[in-house]
Amino acid sequence: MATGYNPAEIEPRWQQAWADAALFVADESSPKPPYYALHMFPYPSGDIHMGHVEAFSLADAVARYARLRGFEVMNPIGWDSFGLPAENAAIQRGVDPKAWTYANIETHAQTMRQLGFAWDWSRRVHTSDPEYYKWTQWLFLQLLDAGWAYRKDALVNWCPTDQTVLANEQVIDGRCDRCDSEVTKKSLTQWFLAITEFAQRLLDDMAQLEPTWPDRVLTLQRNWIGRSEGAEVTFTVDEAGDEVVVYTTRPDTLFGATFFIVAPEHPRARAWAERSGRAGEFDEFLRRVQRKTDVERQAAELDKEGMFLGVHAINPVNGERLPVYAADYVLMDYGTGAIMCVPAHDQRDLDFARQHDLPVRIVVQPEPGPDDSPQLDPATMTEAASGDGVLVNSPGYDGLPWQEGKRRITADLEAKGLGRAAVNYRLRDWLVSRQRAWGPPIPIIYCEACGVVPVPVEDLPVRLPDDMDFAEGSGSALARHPSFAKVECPRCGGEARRETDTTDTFVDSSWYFLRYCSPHRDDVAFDAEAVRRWMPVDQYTGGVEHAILHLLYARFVTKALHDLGHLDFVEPFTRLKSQGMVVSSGAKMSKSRGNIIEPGDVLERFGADTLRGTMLFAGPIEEDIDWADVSAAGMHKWLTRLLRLVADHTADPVEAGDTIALRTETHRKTAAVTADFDGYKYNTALAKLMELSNSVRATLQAGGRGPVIAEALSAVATMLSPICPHVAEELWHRLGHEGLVAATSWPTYDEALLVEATKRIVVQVDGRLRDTVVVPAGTAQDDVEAQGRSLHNVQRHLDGRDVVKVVWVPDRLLNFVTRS
RNA sequence: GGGCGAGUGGCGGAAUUGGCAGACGCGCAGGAUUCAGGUUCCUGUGGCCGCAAGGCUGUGGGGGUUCAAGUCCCCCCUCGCCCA
Repeated sequence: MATGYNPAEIEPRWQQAWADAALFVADESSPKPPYYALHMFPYPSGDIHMGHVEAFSLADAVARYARLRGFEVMNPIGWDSFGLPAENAAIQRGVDPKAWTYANIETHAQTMRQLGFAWDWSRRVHTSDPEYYKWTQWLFLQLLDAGWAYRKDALVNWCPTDQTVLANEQVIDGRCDRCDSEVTKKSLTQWFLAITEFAQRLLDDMAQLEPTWPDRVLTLQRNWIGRSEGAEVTFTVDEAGDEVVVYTTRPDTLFGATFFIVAPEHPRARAWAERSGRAGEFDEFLRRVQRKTDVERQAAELDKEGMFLGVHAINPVNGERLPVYAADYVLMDYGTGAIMCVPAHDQRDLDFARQHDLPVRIVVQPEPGPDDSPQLDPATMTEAASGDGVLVNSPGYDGLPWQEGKRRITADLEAKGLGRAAVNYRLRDWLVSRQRAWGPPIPIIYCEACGVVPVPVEDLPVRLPDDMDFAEGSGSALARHPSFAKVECPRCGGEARRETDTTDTFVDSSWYFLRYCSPHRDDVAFDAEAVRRWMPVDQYTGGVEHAILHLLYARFVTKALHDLGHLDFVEPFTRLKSQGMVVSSGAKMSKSRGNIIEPGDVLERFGADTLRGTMLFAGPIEEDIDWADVSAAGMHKWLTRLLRLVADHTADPVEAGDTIALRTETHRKTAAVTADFDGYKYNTALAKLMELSNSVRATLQAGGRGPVIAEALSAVATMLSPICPHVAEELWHRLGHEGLVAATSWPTYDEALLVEATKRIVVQVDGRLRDTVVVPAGTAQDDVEAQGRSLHNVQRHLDGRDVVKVVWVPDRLLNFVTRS
């Protein structure tokens, strides 16, 4: 029998054995309880990198552990294979995006197989397969039917490099989250999904995720949805008579309003300017503003550009005439595109007031601080007072705490028909149109006679043509295709035109977890019974970078499908675990930095198990790993040592020597490692397995032989198997077990052995450790105290002092306190 | 500016939630084995003092509570993320 460790030899052998046993194919008719282990499926750009390896190693550990615990596990794999990189490759290098994508997928699959992940390959999906995107299109039509997909003109985020629009979520600091170019604004007619209709439920249902999702992710989502409670207040423009509604979170400060601002794009802005003879100035102003990005416009530290429109808005609470400005820092797509300005209590309003020499009036007086804090001076203050306080200068409301003032003023406005309490969300509807060719075509037909006509479900999928020309021209190759758009209207049979935009790839990934349940059904998107069996996902793993985008969209789509009667649950992912990133010498790995570390080298030198073990041993799974800080050699050394231990044991298996302590330790470590696996603490689980293996070595060294050694090593093999499955199989096999460790059960432990017979008691004098005593568990204080006092080093420190108090923690600690 | 999180040896990181700080590993040092070592195996390894026994000190900084603080409370500094 072999005794060495040759990953290149053992890994393919065990991978074959797993495949032969069809061990990882989820069985629909299994009597075991089902467990859906899901990881965020990868985008096939190039080969797998270290970030993938970490993510998949975690996912696989979760799934293999669940299997050992007696579950029927579904652990599927697929690819999120639509998207820009394929199309960019096509444009830049003339390769076919389909060929490029599927070649990358094969490379991925190849590396994954080498890494030995326990995936159910039979459920493999690719979002770019017509068999898949047919159902993505079906989903769109379902949402359309329900009124949750709609078309509107919108000022949209436009990425000049990718030549496409972006959702708000895809704009990071004013830049495209894919290519980093500065995002500009463009007015286009686009398709939207009504995620805002679900805003409140997306917030409320987080209550059920509270115990099982990371707080961080929930907080990010809450911030993103951005619920605020305030009021809508109706102002009237004096000179023109128009009513303008503003949304404010602080109706209590209405008496402090000294001016009024609308977005430059506000539909009435130009008319007002024209009325006061400022049309020319306005047009020039508008052009200047629209060259700026949203971020520039809202940046707190920059000058606020604004222009007086020559009209006044009447404040409904006191009839004051407020000058109306257009200003860059007010955006049309937030709230109503118009705001009342209270410079004393809003920083940006204050900055604007100072620049345009507008009055400041304090209406919320802060509570006096403990040290006589100076009074606010409206003439000189440079920081707005946005904190707590009581209302002043607000006839009828003076003296009220601001929260109470907010309620009363809102109620009074409502009674007069001039306002109402309102909730506002920062969340915008999800813009899903993309002017790209490598995505699912939006299944819509435009007919002169019939208008917007959905493609009948029986005509799905709307296939992408195979002969798109990516090389020439600008914009989408799909839009340029000579025949794709030409179609007969399904209603009237007349000449009509297809939509040539595709949907955002986040639509693809917002429902793939449902497809995995019945990936081969060609008559439905997902089989109701299979979904009932597997969903919701028991454990979802993936990068924290998807905390907002993907997870919010998936939650939304699940709720929508629930409301349409397709699902009987409202949250798709019961538990979520986010892993950190793998970075390289402190820097995020990226193509542009040229610091991407691929697993090839480590895989070749040390094998899959070393790589997987290294990833999970490096630290808590949610923390980032700096590849420069970890050593694959260390993990490899330990795995080699384990095989040597088995060899030493099998060479001399006859019972001998003292092995009682090892037996106890095996059971204790089994209990501890089980707890670690339940808490996703793989780094400490591995540390404990290393400790146990060190004890095996020590026992052998001391002459211990026999079944206890085998028991310890078998436990190590089983508990290691979710992390380093090939070595675990090899250990299992060399220990003489029949069958596969992957198909065995998680080790049990004898509760009786967890109880320690003797305890080491810490003996302190004045809180400082002076010695320890070992006594039987449960020894009384008096006995321990007597022993403790007699210790040489304790006596030294007690000499000449009075013991005023003795602190006794049973089975743990004894502390002689001598000072008073 | 607000919110959240973090700060522990040369490094990654452990610490029944108030009870022996530094588990486990990397690295480093010394030794053994080896023709050789980028092998394997021992031993040591927070700092300072000491031949040793042992002592002092030590978890970003400062204060506090407690017999006892990495852990709890107050103030401050630095870094990360998110929202303004």
